[in-house]
Amino acid sequence: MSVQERKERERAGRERLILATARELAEQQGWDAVTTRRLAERIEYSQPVLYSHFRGKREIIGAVALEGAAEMAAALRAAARAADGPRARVTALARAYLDFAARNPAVYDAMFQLDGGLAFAKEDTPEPLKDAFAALLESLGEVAGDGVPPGLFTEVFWAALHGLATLTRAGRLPPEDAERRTRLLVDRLAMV
Amino acid sequence: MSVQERKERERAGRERLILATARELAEQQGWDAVTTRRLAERIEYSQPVLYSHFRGKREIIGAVALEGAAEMAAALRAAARAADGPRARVTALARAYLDFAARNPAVYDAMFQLDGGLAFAKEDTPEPLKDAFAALLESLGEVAGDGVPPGLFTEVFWAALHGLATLTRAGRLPPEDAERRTRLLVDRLAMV
DNA sequence: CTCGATTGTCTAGCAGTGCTAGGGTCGAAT
DNA sequence: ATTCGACCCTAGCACTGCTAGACAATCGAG
Repeated sequence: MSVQERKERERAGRERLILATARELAEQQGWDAVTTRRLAERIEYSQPVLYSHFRGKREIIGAVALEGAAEMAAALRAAARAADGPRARVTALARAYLDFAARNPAVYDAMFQLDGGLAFAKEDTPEPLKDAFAALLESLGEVAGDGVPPGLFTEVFWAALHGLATLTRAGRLPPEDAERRTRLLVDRLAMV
Repeated sequence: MSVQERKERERAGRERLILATARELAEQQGWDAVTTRRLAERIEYSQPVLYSHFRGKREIIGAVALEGAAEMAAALRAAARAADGPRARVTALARAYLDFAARNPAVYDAMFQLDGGLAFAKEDTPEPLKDAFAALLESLGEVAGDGVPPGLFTEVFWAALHGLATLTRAGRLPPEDAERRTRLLVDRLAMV
């Protein structure tokens, strides 16, 4: 028994190593630099080993995305918890979201920009993704305003944050005005 | 003289053919399907011919993006012109933007999602891109609200539209609520 | 009208990609 | 001690973007 358990532990450890390495490489040089050969070399195994853990590169991206979703959900809840009052909570939430995207561009790409083979807005959406949306909903629901479904409001607010995050990082928006844009967004969208 | 002019005309025509073919292929099967071989085969030339017109695939994407930007600017202006009053103009603008993104997903990707090697928010930003932003600014500037710079307001509104467009198309947002989300966005952001 | 030169195009090939088939090796169970 | 099976690696496939060099067609000069 114990030998089998040891093997499973080692396997799980190697899987974590793969994901951590892929993520590190992606953050350093972008996802284009994450090739199966390079990744295999860094973990000091041959390429086929990757395919005994994941169906392919897409699934590796998807796994990193799920990791990221869990982290983001935690970051959002922490920021919301540290703020007093609905309005301050929303501001903190928005800053935390944009901050996460800016600090973890590769992970953010894995979550929303690249094809990680993940389902969305469906029954079989992975739990971490639903939970990240839930983390937004918790703070945004209370400022949706009368007659506006919290879910709908959260979708719109989320879309705005996503747009700011991607356009800023792609160099489409000047970075220096980020804070003013955030304040404008919160001022207008959040009903006190 | 005339022979040289004829050659230039033919060259320009072939360049248009390349772009139209690339765009068509991308809309039909996605940009991943636009390989230099397939593209060359469709225009009935060999691959190196592509490189006598463009530096590489990236530049082809960039050229399609510029085409798209010009079309989008025209569509936005047409929609704004057909509406009466600032508020109706903004609503029409938002619908036109999202409609363009939904109807021309590959072109929209070329403009904002893929790397077309284009500069943004800088001095050397290509004219069509600046003009598309200007088309937004024309209608959005009048509803920015007191004390809010029109440019900043336009950036935020644009980011929100971009977020809605990309998340909807990626299956992250349920398509059936698109109109309600648009109305909510306009209601909150536009100062009458 | 002929003959170099220039222009244009194609064939063939390079290095790199994601992914997989097959053979060996090494450890575990009998 | 021996068999067996899990594990991993080498080698290779079909594809990618891109380019060098050979070849043919066209042009301008004599």
